[in-house]
Amino acid sequence: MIRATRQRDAIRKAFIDSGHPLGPQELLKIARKHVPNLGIATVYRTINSLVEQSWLTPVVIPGEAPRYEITNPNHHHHFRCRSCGMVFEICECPGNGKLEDLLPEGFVLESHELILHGLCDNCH
Amino acid sequence: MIRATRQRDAIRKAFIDSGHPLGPQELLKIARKHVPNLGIATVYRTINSLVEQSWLTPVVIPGEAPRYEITNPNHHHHFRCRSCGMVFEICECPGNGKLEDLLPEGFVLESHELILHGLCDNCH
DNA sequence: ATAGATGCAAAGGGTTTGCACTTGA
DNA sequence: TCAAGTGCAAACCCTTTGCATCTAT
Repeated sequence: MIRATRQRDAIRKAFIDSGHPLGPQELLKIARKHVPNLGIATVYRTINSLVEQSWLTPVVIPGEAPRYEITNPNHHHHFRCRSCGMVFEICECPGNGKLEDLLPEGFVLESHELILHGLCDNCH
Repeated sequence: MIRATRQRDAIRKAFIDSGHPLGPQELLKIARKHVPNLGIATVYRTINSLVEQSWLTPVVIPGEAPRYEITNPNHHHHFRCRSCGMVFEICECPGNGKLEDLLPEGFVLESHELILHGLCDNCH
């Protein structure tokens, strides 16, 4: 990731414009509007670089292909709409304190992931 | 899943004996002790059938290969130890009620998944 | 000019499928 | 007996890699 290229600009722009997590194929489709013969290998290479430099963070919904979002350093979770499949960021969090009560004796809680499922505002 | 076969017995037995979620490869290794020339295709076909008939439930830890556990109809979550990699069942739950407060206006909460990370009793 | 970046196609890794053979009922 | 079930290998899908070409600096 030393040089600026049209491909990388298009990929970063897709994330900035979309406002929600994107997977490799969806990303390819969007970025090709700006760079028509963009290759999927470049998409994967760029995603991996951007994750490595913490510009992107993987968002994994169990049972689905991984998506990526622009890194938000604030602790947050995700909500997936079962109707449109879109994933949204949820800023609030129940907090590690309360979750610690769930653990058996002798277990140490370090972090947690919470994924909410339901219907979004649009699909409701 | 109409007939009883040695292969299926070995696969079910592996789950009953292990007491923690298993992935296809780990399962193949264990079940081959009873049925040496068991094929991986049979493992996948049997897992898929057992999931379909709700005898097994997938357990997905983001970033890891899917595992399966004997279906426990009680709502529960999972804890993954970062030291030994083992996944444990957590019976307690913060409850859908409190989680509803996290959602933006207009969103409807239907279910949730919670994955806790840290150190288990043994590794602490 | 030249090393980094790209696109294509081939190679990987995990899962599924087609097909002839085997086996449980 | 004979359809369900199995093992093997090929096919698939998604992701990574090798390599010749292109391009930002």
